[in-house]
Amino acid sequence: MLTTRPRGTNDIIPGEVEEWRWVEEQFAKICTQYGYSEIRTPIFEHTELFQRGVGDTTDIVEKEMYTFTDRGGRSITLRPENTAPSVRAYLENKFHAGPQPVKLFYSGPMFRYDRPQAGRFRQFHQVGVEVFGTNDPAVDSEVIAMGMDFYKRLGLQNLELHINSVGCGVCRPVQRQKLKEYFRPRLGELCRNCQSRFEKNPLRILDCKEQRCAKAAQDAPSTLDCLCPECADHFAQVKRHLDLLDVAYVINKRLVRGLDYYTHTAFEIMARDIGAQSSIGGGGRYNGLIEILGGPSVPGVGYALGLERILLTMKGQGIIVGAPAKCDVFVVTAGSEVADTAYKLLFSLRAAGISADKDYLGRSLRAQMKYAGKCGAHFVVIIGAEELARGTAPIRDMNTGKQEDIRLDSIAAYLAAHDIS
RNA sequence: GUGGGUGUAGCUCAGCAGGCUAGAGCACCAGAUUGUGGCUCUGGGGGUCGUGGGUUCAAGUCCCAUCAUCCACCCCA
Repeated sequence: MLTTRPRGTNDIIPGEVEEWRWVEEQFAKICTQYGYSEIRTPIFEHTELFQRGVGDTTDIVEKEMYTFTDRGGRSITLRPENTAPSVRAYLENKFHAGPQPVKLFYSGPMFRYDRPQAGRFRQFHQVGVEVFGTNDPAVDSEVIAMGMDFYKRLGLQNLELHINSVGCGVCRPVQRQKLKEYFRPRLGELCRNCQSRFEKNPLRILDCKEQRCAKAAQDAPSTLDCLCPECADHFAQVKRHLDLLDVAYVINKRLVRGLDYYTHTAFEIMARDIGAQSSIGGGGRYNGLIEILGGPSVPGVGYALGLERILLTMKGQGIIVGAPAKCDVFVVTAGSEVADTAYKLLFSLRAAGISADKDYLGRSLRAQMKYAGKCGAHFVVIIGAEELARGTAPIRDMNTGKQEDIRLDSIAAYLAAHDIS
């Protein structure tokens, strides 16, 4: 137990972390270009935030939350997603009183208690954006297009964008009514789960993968059939803007999404060949959420993308991000009498902005060279008694094997000039 | 929460129908003119065979339990 990590968690170790950083950097970069600012919210929040924000009937709240009571008797939950916390921060920091819209992005760990499998973990990582304060369908489209642009920049291919509209407060009750009318005579055909959904949230029956439910739902009125004129127009505008940007999409009437707060636009991006959990990102509009959480009536739209699944897809598509060398310059010593000189030289290299290292195991010169090679060092500086006496030292280019004798006091300048970063 | 697969060295695995001090490749460390890496050669360290019970003269090998892990369902990223 002492040497095994908790179930569903991962160590991101050297060799992997470089890829993570690269992806995260690409995300930060694209967000900045699209006019989004980073926000960092706590990893845990009051449990109530998720109960109210995500919705009591969702799987996340019903069975997947990491909830505990802290020493002050408060119920605390490790965030299972970051939209509700973003809304909370938006309100708490009075962003609604400032210039609108507010465009935020985030990146960080999320937690859901679930059985791990390919592409699913208890601690996983999401990057995402949220836009508050505008109901412009062009923003729904911006958010979607930006996500697709991000995947494209990572080099991902063969992704499928599914979009749908789940309606608003006006058409939802109509939908609900129609769905109940449709399913009432078919109740017996549904799985037990869906039978309870019938009362609580008939919309979710459409999302069920159970074969008999899918069959029973075959001719169910889709959310698209029930949209009010306003929602229908909104959806049409979203599609039109995606068309303007040549973003390909599939209209998926079955796409409902498991979180309660979505209204209007819902979308999900699927990747093949990463196992059963094929969704690598998803999001939508949530115009009622801010009010639900006690704020003014402010519309919002956003998405979250799963880093583990993105990385898994990249791996599956053979996209490799080269890990940088551990150090550029390795200082090799021959004989203990030069240890102090070498030690000082090492630090002078670092002070000059060069990534440098040396042996700390008292290894032979040969072994030091071997190690330097394994570290991927571009240059090796060799110092021994002769060099000390001479005042110069050979600098070996590990790629070409060529060596040059350089004066000890100008080694840093020589290496810096070689632009080895 | 449900179902199935797997657990032998750091990694990938072998170990046939239970029988001698548990193996290979790779990795790691050291050496091959005691001042020069990558290739090659030689040698070396390292395993409570996931854990706990049971069957047996004898268990890595069979049985049970447990834990971990992987995959799938549910749901989602």
